[in-house]
This record gives sequence, C-alpha cells and structure tokens, in this order.
Amino acid sequence: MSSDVISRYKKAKQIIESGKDAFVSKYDCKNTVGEVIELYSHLKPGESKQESISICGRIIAIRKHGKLTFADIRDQTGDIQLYLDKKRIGDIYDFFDLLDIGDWISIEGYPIRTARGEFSIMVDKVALLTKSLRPLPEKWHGLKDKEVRYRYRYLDLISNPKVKETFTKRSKIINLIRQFLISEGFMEFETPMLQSIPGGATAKPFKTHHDTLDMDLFLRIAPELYLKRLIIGGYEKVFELNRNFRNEGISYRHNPEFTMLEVYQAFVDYREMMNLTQKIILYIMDNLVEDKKISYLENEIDINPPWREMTVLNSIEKFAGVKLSFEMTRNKVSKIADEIGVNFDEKLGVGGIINRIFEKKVENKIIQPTFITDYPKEVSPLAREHSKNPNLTERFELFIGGIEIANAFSELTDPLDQRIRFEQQLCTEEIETEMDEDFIRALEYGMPPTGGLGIGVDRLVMIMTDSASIRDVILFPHMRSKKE
RNA sequence: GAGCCGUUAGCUCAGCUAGGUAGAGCGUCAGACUUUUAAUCUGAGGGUCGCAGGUUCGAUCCCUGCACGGCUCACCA
Repeated sequence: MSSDVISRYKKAKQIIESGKDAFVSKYDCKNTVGEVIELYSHLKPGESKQESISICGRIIAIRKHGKLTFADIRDQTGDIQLYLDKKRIGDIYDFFDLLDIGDWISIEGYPIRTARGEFSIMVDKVALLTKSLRPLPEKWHGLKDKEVRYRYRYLDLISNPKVKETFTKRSKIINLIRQFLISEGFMEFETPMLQSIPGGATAKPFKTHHDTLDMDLFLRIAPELYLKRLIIGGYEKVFELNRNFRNEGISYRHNPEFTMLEVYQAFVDYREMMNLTQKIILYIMDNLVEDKKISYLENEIDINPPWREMTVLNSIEKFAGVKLSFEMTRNKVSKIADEIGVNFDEKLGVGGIINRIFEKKVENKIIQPTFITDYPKEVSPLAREHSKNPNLTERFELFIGGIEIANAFSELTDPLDQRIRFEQQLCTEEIETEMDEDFIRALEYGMPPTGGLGIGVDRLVMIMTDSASIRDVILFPHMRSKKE
C-alpha cells in the first residue's frame, strides 16, 4: 500500500474516532455550483453578499496559507473556490486539515469575491460526506495511460475534462435522436437481444445457451428482422436504438458491442430514408454546435446540405482511378482488382469484388458527407432489387470522415425473392447459420413497401466529438482481465 | 491472427547506447506562511524497475518466454 493511501486511512480513522461519519448517507444541498456562480458572480472584488448557501462537491485542489486556506470543489455543474479563515471558523478550520483532494464534502457559507478577484464561498461550516482513500491522478499532467483510462474510466472522467465533454455529448446525441424520431411520429420498440437464428447482417455472433429451454441462443448482430415483423404487424414508423454484438475483430471503428439505430417506415423507399438520415444528423448538429462545420482529426467537415451523392462505380472511378461495370466478366473484374492490389475471397462474384474494391480503395477517402448509392445485389441480401438494373439494389450508405455512418435500403418485401437471397447467402457464408423460415413466413403474410435505415451511433459520436477511436466514445471498452 | 512499440514512485516522465541494486516534477508526510489559484519556502518519506527464466561475479539495462496495453495490418457488407 502506498504512503498516500496509508495516510488517508489514518485520517479516516481519526475522523471516525472523533465521532464523525466518513461515509454519510445523505445531505440536502440547497445550491449547485453553477447556480451560485450565476446568482452571485456579479460581485466586485472585495464585495460579499450575506446570503447563506450550501453546496456539495468533491475537493479538487487545496492551497494552504497558514491560517488561511483556499480550496476548489467541483460538482456536476462546475468548479468554485472555497475560502476558509481560521480566525472565523476555528475548529472547523482544523477539521478541514484532515481532508484530502478527492473527498466529497458539503459546505455552508456566503458568496464573496476576493480582493484578488476570484469568486469564492466564504466557508462557515464543513461536513465530510465521503472520505476518498486513494489519491486521484495528479492534476497538471492528468491521466494519460490509455490502459488505466479505459480500465478505470471514472478516473479518466475526473482527470480529463475533454473526456467528460465527449461522453456528455454522447448522452445528448442519443437523447436528441430519440426526441427527433418520436416528434416525427416514430415509436421505439425493444426486440430480442437473444435470438435463435442471428440475422439482419452478416457477422459472427456471440453464442450462449439457455438452460431451461436447453437451446443455443445468439446475441443479436442486428434487430432488423424483428423490426420488420413489427411493420408486418401494422406499425408504420418504428425504431430501436440499442446494442448489437458482433464476435469479430476490434479496430478503431469496431467494438464487439456497439450501439445501432435502426428505423423502418412503411410506404417509403430508400430515397426517403436518405432525407431522414440527413434530417436526423442536422437535428443533432443544430442542437449541439453553432454552425454546421466540424473538424474531424485533420479534416474540416461541412455538414451543410446538400450532401454529395455518388454511385459505387463512380466513386471507384474517382478515388481508385479504375472504370468498372457490373456487366464486365468476373475474370476482367478480378484482374483489375489484382492490378490495384485488392485481394478478395474466391467465392465472390462480380458484385462482391466491386464492393471489396470500394471498401478497400474508396471508403476511407470520403471525408465530406456523401451518399453512396447503387450497391451490388450480391452484398445486399435484404434490399430490394433496383428498378433499373437487376445487378443493383435500392440502397445507400452514408460516409463522413472516411467512416461508414449509415446504411439504408428499400426493403425487400417479396418472400420468394427473399428465400432465394437467403439460399445464395447460405452457400457463400462461412458462418454456420440456417434459413430463417420464421421470417420468410412473416413476409408471406405481407410486408408493405418499407424503407429501412441503420446508423452506427458510436461512429456518429466519433465524428461529432473529434474522436479517433471508437473506444474513446464507449465508456467501458472491453479489456482482457488483469490480475492485480 | 501478424508486425512494430511500450510497461520504472500515487500521476507525468528521465535513466538503459558503457551491466555495478534508481532519478526529476507534481502529489504525500513534517514545519513556516492571512489573498492563493500548477501558491511559495525548508526538510523527509516513498520503488519486487510488468512477471518468470537464462547469460554474468553482478541484470531495470543483454537474451528467451509469458502477461497486459497501444498503434498498424488482417478479419469484419
């Protein structure tokens, strides 16, 4: 045990032995720091106001000057300086000597602006609410060790104001998405996280087992197939904003559990989903930032509409410099892929290879908000075939800052076509799965024309908080367990 | 899964190229101090140098393995 911790335990013991509680159950604070600053910060240097206020907060700095002590405390609304004068408060002053940075306290006093101009509380009473037994990271350099920051995120939140800002923003973004969709007449539903056939995307699922039913279950990789059942059931505007789980690689934009928004609306197509995507993001921007320009990593991003729109093929031509078409032979396309150094699975057809080229050569180059359209049917098993080209689907993805943010399509409502697509998928898929007969059955009862949209919420938060890694927008990213 | 890098005091970091059992700043502890805000001044304490082996008279330093982490790649519609 370090000397810092020993010294804090000693102080706690001393406090308890003096008959005080070191971990009290409650305290009714009259004021918050933010409130007090708002009400009284107009005071001029040397002025005070004889009005009693009480605040609860954590001590974040102490500056002792003999018979005078300055300390800073923080609550959720801000920081404020305490001014303690031994001559005024005697025993209470001595008690404060036993307190450390990190302790939670309540104080009573009155507002004053010091001669030096710092707005403060002249303290009359101090009570300890919770004794902190471990020293917080040093304030000047903060906490930098990424392992410690991720493992003990609460320390990160205390030490690094920017981190706290990021997660505050995240909370607001989630709230704004719900607010917007509900105001547009959508209803939020919760569909199964435990699924017997993991569907709605192609990804390796986490597997688990239900003992009573004695059946294997999978954590969902997407809610899609259940939300569509709600459309079949007669709800016309639905969404779900919650976690998905994919048992795959971890990267700056992949986390095994991540937050996804899925929206479905009856009687509209992917074009309307495009409008909706733009409206959701602009609504968030309007409520979070002053103008519609954000900087992400090294780039300035202009969110002002209209956003660029480009087909998969055009974007490949622009960013990879090769001209492709879906009418080319597989041989020709695979040769071009080889030439530009894109490797691919041998099972892929023309559409699959083109999609692979897009992913490898184009995606991360699309910085400004851009809708990419005309995705190959081969890689879109749940999307409706394009009305003008049987090789394509009515689908788009939105890219911002080189990251895929959204994916949407006119949903495939034809159960016969859906069965064929699933069968094709089962042939090429390496992941062991089976035909989702129950979903086909649901389609057979009739799904109205429907537009569907998925937004990767973590990624959207990354863009809006200038975060380079998804781990910087997920509070408690997964880590291997470490024996202390 | 692969490659590269990292792990030294509570925190942020030096030290290792020359192998001889470790340093700084902040924090902590003791003392001084009635206007500080990275307070200041004086003094003190604080380390299994990630873990385990190997080489060596001697290893924080060189070698091997392991653990954990970071970054990049691979995987991933």
